[in-house]
Amino acid sequence: MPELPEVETIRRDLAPLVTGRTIVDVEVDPGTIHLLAGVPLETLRASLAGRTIRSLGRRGKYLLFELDDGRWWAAHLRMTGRLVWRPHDAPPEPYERARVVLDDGHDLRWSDLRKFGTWRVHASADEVVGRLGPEPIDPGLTAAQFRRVFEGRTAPVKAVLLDQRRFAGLGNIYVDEALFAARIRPDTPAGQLSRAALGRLYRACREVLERGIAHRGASFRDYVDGQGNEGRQHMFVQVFRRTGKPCYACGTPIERSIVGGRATHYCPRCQRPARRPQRREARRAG
DNA sequence: ATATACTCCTGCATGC
DNA sequence: TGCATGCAGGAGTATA
Repeated sequence: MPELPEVETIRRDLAPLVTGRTIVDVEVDPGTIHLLAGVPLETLRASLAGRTIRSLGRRGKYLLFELDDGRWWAAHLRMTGRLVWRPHDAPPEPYERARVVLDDGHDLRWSDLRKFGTWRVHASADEVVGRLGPEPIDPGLTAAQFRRVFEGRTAPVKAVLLDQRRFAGLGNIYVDEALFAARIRPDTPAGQLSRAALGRLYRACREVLERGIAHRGASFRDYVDGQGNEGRQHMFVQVFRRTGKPCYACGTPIERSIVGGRATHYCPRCQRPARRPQRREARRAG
């Protein structure tokens, strides 16, 4: 399940390998319909073949290949996507669905067991990422801006964190980890969180994402980096998929529930429910 | 507008 | 043992 730290690890791995390389050809398994979202393969090939990759960026969970004609090839790994760099004559990857042939004898190999991943070429990067919220790790994101996103919302705080229009890059793993680090129950209505709780959450989101990057991502099942190697972050998770196991902080068994339609893991002792709707003085808009 | 349900697809764990 | 069921959870779309 590639989230921001996993996609960022892939970006860092691949950027030096693909920058300045020219795309020779594109091959896509005809059964992989989802990938091109209705765009004919020939259209995609015409967009990519002959183009030189200027840079490789990332926004939220999107990989953004900047092409030499000013356009952008956006790739989203969704749940089981992988993108690895391989010699052209290497055997196919497991569940390989597509490949991009480069001019130096290497390919970018696209694997995707469940075929949810998407590729698309856009005239501007904003077409892809314009609707995304700020990234929690953005140094320019202030605590006040962070808090404002939760104001007045009745949805569970977890659902707000997962909504890419609110914040970009968090997925199920890092949301559960951040809420544990902030000692917040995931089903707490977002608008009921105290200023102090939101301060903890602001710091926790940054910390868990930074730690995920430092550990080169979490490989619970499908994720591998740009070389095909697993990350290490799954060895350090506090609550995600630890149902029934003792909390590292207090020993209480970790519980599992469904919040916002997703499997959710939390410590019932460290993450106490909101006491009751907190009555706060009406605050003058600033 | 917001919040929720459903859908895409496949492998694997579970339970009868 | 075999087979059915449901779970995994990104995000676009549909619906209340």
